[in-house]
Amino acid sequence: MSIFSKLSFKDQAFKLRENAILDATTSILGSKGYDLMTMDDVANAVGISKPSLYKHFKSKEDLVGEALIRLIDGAIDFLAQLDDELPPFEKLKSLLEWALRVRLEGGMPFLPSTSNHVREMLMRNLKYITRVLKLNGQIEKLVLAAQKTGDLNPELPSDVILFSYYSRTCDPAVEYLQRFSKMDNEAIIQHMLQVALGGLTK
Amino acid sequence: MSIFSKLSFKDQAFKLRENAILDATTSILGSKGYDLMTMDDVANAVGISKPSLYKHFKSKEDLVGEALIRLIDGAIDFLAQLDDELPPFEKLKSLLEWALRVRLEGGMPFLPSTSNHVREMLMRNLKYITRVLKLNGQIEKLVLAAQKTGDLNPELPSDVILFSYYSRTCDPAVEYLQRFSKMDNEAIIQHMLQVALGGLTK
DNA sequence: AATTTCCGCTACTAATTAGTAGATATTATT
DNA sequence: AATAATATCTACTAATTAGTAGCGGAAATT
Repeated sequence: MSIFSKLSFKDQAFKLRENAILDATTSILGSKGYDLMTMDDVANAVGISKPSLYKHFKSKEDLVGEALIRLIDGAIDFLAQLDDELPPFEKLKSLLEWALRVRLEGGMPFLPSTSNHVREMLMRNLKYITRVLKLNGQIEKLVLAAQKTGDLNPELPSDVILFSYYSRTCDPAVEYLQRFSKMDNEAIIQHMLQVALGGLTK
Repeated sequence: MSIFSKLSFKDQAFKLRENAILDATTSILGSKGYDLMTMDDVANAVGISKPSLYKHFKSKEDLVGEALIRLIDGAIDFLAQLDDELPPFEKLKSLLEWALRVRLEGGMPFLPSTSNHVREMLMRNLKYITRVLKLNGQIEKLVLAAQKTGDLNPELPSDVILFSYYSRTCDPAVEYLQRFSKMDNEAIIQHMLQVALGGLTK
């Protein structure tokens, strides 16, 4: 038992540091983006050396992939925790609200849209693809259901709705409002939701 | 006159090549983005050497700045050529339609939103800033006017409308639809317009 | 206390790429 | 035709950065 608990303790510390690394990665990705984020940036932010960083993640691509997987998992967990009785449209609205809040606070990047290079890299990451497909399947179902009830426009092709929905989670208007308007985060979220769902004409 | 015409001819050739360089830059920026675009890429695409490229533009930042300035000027020209009698809302709609079409055809990047690095670089480019402010002033006026007529939601803060409007010109949903749906470019444009203005709920 | 094991670090390599020096070809001038 | 001027290229430099070799020191074991 003493050996076991020691190992377990070491593993725990290891896991803890891994999380710290992913936190730092998420934040740096949010501010500098993939191409400008260096492995030294991440190592320095965590307070370890680069070779130690490579003990946890075998490459930059791997590291970024894991950070994004954690993000997707967060979205999946959020959906799972919602009241099952909630109408599909309300679930979609909550999820978008959650995504906007996470982004305004921690700086979630949602990179796939940003650069072809990053997108292609992620397409080669099977673990990432698996999670994305899982989340996408759930969201797709919600979209179709919300179109059936008429909460979402049934005349729009559902992939138009789906892709537009994803786009709103990384809408650059959020950053511009945060930087140039005097609104607080909650006001930004509410306005973004209103525009995303109801449009600009009202 | 012979000296003059010769100089003028040389200048013309120079200008012609400069345009070819800017075309190549725009296209490469659209596909690879700023960080991954190399000066060798551009030189090769045009069929000249890198030092020749530097005869036209003194740095990568300068080159990209000029490419974006040409883009902004295109938007300003488009607005100027519109029928003055057109209601503000229709002008905004036309301009967005134009921007989406340019992007679907040539691959306009509208980078500012993409990366902090690029945005900061552009903020130091006075010539670029001047054009952007000119265009922004015109769009801002149109937004306010369209809110007054009620075509755009008068209850939304006008900067929310303004930033959301800009965001739609670089909405990643466009690329996803182009890649994964069977729609043609015109159908994509019409759906994007509908979603941008009327939202997802109808 | 002596020895082994393992962890993390400093200091490197290799590859990429913005930008340039200086050689070479081409055109204009006498 | 010979020379001057200009344009373009090949081949470099310097800086950055992903990824690694191998050393030094701490902890565990005897």
